[in-house]
Amino acid sequence: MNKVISASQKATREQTKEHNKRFILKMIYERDPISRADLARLTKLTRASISNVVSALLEEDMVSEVGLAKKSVGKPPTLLSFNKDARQLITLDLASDMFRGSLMNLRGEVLERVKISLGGRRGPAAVEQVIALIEQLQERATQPLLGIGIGTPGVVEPYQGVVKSAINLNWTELPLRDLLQERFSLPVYLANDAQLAALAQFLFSSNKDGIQNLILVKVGRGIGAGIIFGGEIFFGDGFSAGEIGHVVVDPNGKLCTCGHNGCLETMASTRALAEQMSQIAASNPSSRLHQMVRDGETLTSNAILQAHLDRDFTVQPVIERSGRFLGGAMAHIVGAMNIRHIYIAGSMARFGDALLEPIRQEVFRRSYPALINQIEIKISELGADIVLLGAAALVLNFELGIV
Amino acid sequence: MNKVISASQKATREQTKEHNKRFILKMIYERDPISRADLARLTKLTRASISNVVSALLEEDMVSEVGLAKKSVGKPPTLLSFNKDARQLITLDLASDMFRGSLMNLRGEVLERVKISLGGRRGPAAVEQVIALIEQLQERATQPLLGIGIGTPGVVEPYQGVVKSAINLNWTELPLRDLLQERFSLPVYLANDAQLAALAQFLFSSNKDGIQNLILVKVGRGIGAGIIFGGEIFFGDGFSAGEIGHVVVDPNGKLCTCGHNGCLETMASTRALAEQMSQIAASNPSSRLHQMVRDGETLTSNAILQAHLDRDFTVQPVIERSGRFLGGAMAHIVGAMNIRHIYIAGSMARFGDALLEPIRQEVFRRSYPALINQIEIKISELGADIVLLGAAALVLNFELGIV
DNA sequence: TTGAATTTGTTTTTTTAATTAACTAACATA
DNA sequence: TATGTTAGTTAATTAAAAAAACAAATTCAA
Repeated sequence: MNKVISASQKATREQTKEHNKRFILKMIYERDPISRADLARLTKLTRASISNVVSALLEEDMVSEVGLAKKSVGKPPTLLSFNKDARQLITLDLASDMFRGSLMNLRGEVLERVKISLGGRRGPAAVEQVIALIEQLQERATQPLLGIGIGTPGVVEPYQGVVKSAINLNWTELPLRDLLQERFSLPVYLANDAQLAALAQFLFSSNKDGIQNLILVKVGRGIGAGIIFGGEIFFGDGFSAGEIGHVVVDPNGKLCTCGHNGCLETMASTRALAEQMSQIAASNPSSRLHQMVRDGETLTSNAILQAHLDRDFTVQPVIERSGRFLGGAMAHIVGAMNIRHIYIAGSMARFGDALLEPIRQEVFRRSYPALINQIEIKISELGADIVLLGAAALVLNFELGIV
Repeated sequence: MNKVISASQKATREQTKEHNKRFILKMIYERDPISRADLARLTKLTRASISNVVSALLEEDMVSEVGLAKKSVGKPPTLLSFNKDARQLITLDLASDMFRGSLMNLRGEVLERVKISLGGRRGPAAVEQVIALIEQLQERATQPLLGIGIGTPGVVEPYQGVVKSAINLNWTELPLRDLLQERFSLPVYLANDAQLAALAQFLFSSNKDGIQNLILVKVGRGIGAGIIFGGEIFFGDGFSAGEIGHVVVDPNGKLCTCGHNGCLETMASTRALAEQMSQIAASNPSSRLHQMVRDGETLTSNAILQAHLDRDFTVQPVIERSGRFLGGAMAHIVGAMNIRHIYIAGSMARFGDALLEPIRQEVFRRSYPALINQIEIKISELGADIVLLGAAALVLNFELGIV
């Protein structure tokens, strides 16, 4: 994604310059604080070239000089620090019924948060909510805005910034980027929420170990995976790579709206969880959820999680069932693609080991034995902000070439 | 693969130059014959820059001036033609028991062929056969050799040119590239045979339509897939992406040497085919293969193919069975990765539609309905030379940046 | 038939970004 | 205090693309 030069284009001096500028800024971002001399050693550019680029970065206020370092002999180096508050960015997560937005600094640290409940609004009304969110955040910005990053559910064409289809929002072929770019005169980037979550995982966590490929499965109301290959989001031919919600995991399972029986989403999402728990709790007075169901309340995943944390033993088997279906769906991909790093995110991830263990077992059971001990399946540690972080990564990557 | 500049390195003028030189050569290769003026328009480089690079290419004999073109007005342009016979390359296919090699020109046209039957040789003895093949081809070369490209079975680390493991050849951690490079003083490139077949499919056929992703499943004695993502071979974390031979497709199936039951390879390879046909033919006097089996002969896939072409109706159901297992294994990957273009190659591909139809049915049956009509499953038209072509592509790509 | 217009390809000049080399600054140490 | 070392800047050099100017070969129109 950080490519300045594509293989099917001519190369120019300007691209060389741009590349090196991004490269240097990235190094400062990563090794903050660092001296010009160290940058020269690290990048293999000359000190003269580094000085030249750094002057420009100082001019743009992207970095600052923050004092001298002590070394044994010689002139002490001037330390440069990445100016994480030089710009701000707006990030949105439209994946759930509660639209969430945040104002962030250049390190993806949240400065402000806003939420708007969709309350069933769809189509253009939902777009209005997006605009309202951005306006609120824009007002609170205290620094020039670098851009807007958005994670939306459904199939997204990220190059044009078009939401091809988001069923819950009733969006089809919605040119959201152009729409917002015109409205706010800021660069706008969008991608599917699970794809962004995977990008966040890669850039804010896994990237450190030289990992270049990973799959992140986001399990919430819907189920979707984000795939990182070679350090970039893999979109697929129709931009719906990772849309595993409708993989059939049980041909005898419940009928899905998509026309198939036993889709992963009908068997393992939080909705499926709530349905199954309702039944079990209704017929099981020992369950802590029994009373709730009796009172005609719909079970939320929060309530189920709370019951689970309170050691309600009726929850575990249902989580396990979800985990096995998830693991079954993942095994094929992980095996065939030879991917070693798998992460689980989304609201379901809060169940932790209870969900993770059956996933692990099922993946291992179906994998080529020689490869099993290389597979690492983990709960993502990035929590509820993972999509916002991914959206930030998108903006930071395109605008500055960092992260 | 054609990247001169990586995101984690500084950019230099030399890289710009190298990039543009490859870019121009590639254009000449693709649009042969073409004038300097047209190249300038196509690449957006100035005529002066084009002239400069073209002089170097003429100097190296990579292109020739081949006369003038007629246009309406103005000075007639001088046509440049790619010199496909300026260099030659050696390509090897070690995937079957019959090692095959060829001498090719720069367009992947076969000039000479050699074969050596392994006759059960393994380990170092098999390496000797590789060397013998190359020596034969080297002797017949009439032009400077550009390099050696090799497709081997098993898991291959292509950056170091190490065969991590090839069970049939009893090779483990074999540094084949260094070994051959020292022996022949030529650049050597290797990769897994199915991965190379996929590369060949991409570069010599599908690339024309702007396709950037494809999966090619090679079904022969073994079963392996090659995966092209974004125009490049996707290797996976352990270089074994596409090793789908040991995906479990029937938990109640035959025990495999890998320890699992009902691996794809035990259920759908030509070996599985031969075993199943033997049984059926033995108990079925109407089969054309009945006599052969009666005589104690082992059925070859050639014999089965011949029987099939002779309208032996006992063959079709067995092929169909293989096809369904193959389709089942492919559906998950194709769906989850949103890949539209799937090719079947290998000796089993000779059964054509008899194999293709059940694969199609099974993939469609298991895929998300909205995506089905976008999926294209075809038998590769590249035939038996597909691995040799892939090996050539590897060399051409790394050495010249073309194809 | 001649000259204007057009297109190609080369040559010359200019620009730009990196490198090289030389230099100044600031420190430790002997 | 002199010397060596490292940091950072400045000036000169180099390389590659772009811009501009030009020469060559053709068509077309008067």
